[in-house]
Amino acid sequence: MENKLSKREAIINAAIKVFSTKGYHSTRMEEIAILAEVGKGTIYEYFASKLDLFQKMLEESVKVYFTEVASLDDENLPFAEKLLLLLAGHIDFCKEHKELTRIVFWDTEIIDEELKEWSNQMRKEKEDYMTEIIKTAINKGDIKPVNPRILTYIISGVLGSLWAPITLDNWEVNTEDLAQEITDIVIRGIGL
Amino acid sequence: MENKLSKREAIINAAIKVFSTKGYHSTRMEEIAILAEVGKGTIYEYFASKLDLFQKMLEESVKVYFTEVASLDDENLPFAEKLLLLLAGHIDFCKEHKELTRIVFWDTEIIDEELKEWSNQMRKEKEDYMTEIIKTAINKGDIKPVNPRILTYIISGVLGSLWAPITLDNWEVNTEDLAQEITDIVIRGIGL
Amino acid sequence: MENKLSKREAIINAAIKVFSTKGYHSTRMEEIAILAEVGKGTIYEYFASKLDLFQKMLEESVKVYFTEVASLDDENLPFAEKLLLLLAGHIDFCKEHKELTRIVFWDTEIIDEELKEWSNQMRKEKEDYMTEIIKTAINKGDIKPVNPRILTYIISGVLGSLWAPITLDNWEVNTEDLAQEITDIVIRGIGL
Amino acid sequence: MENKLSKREAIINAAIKVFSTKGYHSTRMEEIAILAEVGKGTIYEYFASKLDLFQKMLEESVKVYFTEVASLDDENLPFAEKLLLLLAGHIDFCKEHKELTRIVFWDTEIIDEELKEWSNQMRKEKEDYMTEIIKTAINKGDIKPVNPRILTYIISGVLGSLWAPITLDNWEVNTEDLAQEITDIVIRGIGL
DNA sequence: TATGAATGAGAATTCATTCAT
DNA sequence: TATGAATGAATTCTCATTCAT
Repeated sequence: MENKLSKREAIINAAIKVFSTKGYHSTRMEEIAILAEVGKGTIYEYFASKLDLFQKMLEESVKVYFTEVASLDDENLPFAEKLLLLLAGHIDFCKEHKELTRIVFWDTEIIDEELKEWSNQMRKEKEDYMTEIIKTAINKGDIKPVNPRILTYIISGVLGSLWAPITLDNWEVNTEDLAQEITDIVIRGIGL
Repeated sequence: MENKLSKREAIINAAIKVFSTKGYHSTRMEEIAILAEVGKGTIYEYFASKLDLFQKMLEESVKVYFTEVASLDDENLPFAEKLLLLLAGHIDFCKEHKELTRIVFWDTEIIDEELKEWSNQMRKEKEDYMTEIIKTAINKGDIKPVNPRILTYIISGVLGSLWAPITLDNWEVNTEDLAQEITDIVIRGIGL
Repeated sequence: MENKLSKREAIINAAIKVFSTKGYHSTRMEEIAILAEVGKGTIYEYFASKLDLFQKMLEESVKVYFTEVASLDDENLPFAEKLLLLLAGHIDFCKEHKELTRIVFWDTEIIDEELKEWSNQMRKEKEDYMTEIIKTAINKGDIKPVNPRILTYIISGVLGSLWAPITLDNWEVNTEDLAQEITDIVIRGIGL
Repeated sequence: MENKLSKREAIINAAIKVFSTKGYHSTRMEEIAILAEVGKGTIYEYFASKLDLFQKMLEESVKVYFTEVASLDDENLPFAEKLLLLLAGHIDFCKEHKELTRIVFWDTEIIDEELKEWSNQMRKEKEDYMTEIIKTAINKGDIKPVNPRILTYIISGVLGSLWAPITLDNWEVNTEDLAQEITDIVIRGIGL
């Protein structure tokens, strides 16, 4: 039992590494098998197909993201604090799990209609979740009564655009400072 | 002459449609040929390989984007106006060229090392271009002395995140209003 | 008419060059067209297909060989003289038409069943022709009563084996000397 | 182990048959697969490409030839005896391995620059080996002081020219007699 | 349960040939 | 008659998946 679990984990971890580095189509099952130190056939004991492995890996990655990046709705904090926490969590996650972030936030390779749907659905859920928080903040008189949807796009946009410089350019940045600066701009604006 | 041009164009246009819908790897050359109403072999009269076709299509798409979305540096406008123009141009482009936008803004599929490099380079150029405009605005006392790089990520983030709702969800939105609302938030902030 | 003939010749000459250098399968019709300075379609005005062009070229090459290498049966010479003439003619031909020799003497690439038959037939004719000459020489008491067929293989063998060093290694040899030395060995033997 | 070897061997044997019958270019990988009773993909488990399979087959065929046709330099025999042995070995080989002989002795189809080089190199080695034996024989006073290179061409010429009648015409000949007759002619000459 | 040799469907690409001009 | 742009049949090779061990 324990063995089985650890094999499954080894495969998922290998999958994250290879898929996020090479993309879905350029990844060979054999490469994952080698990296996971299992036989090629063993992968099929745990996953039905390459697509299934990719999906399972995606799901688990998203789970890890949501576990690590602080959940915001259960905290009774002012919006600025929540935003700061979200940004800091996201930036740390980017720095620690460079490969994973690509998959969770950026991968748009079109593989399968169903997966596309799932991916799109996940995006909408994230947006809805964020929009709800914003609405609450507006209702509580925490922030101006801006269009919640538009603010959602601004925030998720920043989260997305940070991945490239941190991962690809190896931008070494202090998490707290960056989160604070972004929050400041969003809260106070750039106008004089 | 006209014939030759229109054949090449037909292929490029078909390529934009199919590549942006299915992604690089799931696209079959035959499908492009059928959509372009040419023989499979004809594609190879104009493009050396599948990768070459993809690259050429990418380059032309980027060119179209930069031509259509108003160039900002030659205008002697206040930053808020420039931002408004950029957003309006981008939103209109998204609405008119849904497939193209996906390619210009979102495709990060890993296909080829050289292409990855080119894609990354393009991103950096866009960022540098935006950063320069911001620096000028700060120097002119147009906006607060924020970190130009961070503001760049906020702006390019919004541009990127608008693609999905407009294209995938068919968000029917008034360009002027959306551009204005985003600009307002960025200039004035969301804080009370 | 004259034009047509010279175009046909240009194509045949180009075909000899390209086919003998690259072999049948690695030769592209376009290459022949370019070398012959005609359009690709023009070749098909004179030859039915690639195979037809190859066959016609082969036939003409063989004709040239037999025209240039002295015909032996009409000469009333002793066998040693005939052999000397044959060898000298063959060596000169090898030196002057390196590409052609390859085709006439060495090319065995299997292209087509019919062509294989034709090629084999041609070989047998050459052998029979040689065997007849040998028989006559034996009857006239010119040479020992050896097995004519075996002597044929020895002589055609030498002719064949000279092509490689002359063409591939650029063996610069004096025709008369080489022909004489070979004749001496064949006539007198190598034994003491 | 045994299985693996026999699978590789089955492919090589099928390759010999098909390549020698149809030539390199007219041979389809699938045909080899069918004859070897393996799947198309299996060939690629053992050989990197069609060219690689051809090369490996060539190398092994040459090895078989040199193993079966008696090695001459370790024998302290008079030259006539050596020649007799060589001829007898060669004739037997031709009779037993008709397809193989074609490949070892006659195939000059132009496939690949590197292969051409290899093939030419092999020819030169064979010539050098023969030339050395001849030089030794001359030094030992075994035979007349003829030009060793020219004698080499005569001998390798006969070897080559025997292939066609034996293989293509199914010439049924007694090995000993043929070898003896050729040797006699070479040693004693045909002159009276 | 674990394996990896064997498989064959599927895709990119080539190039002889055609045919409208 | 001469042309070369257009074509698609044909071929090699890849790699996810299977299954006997």
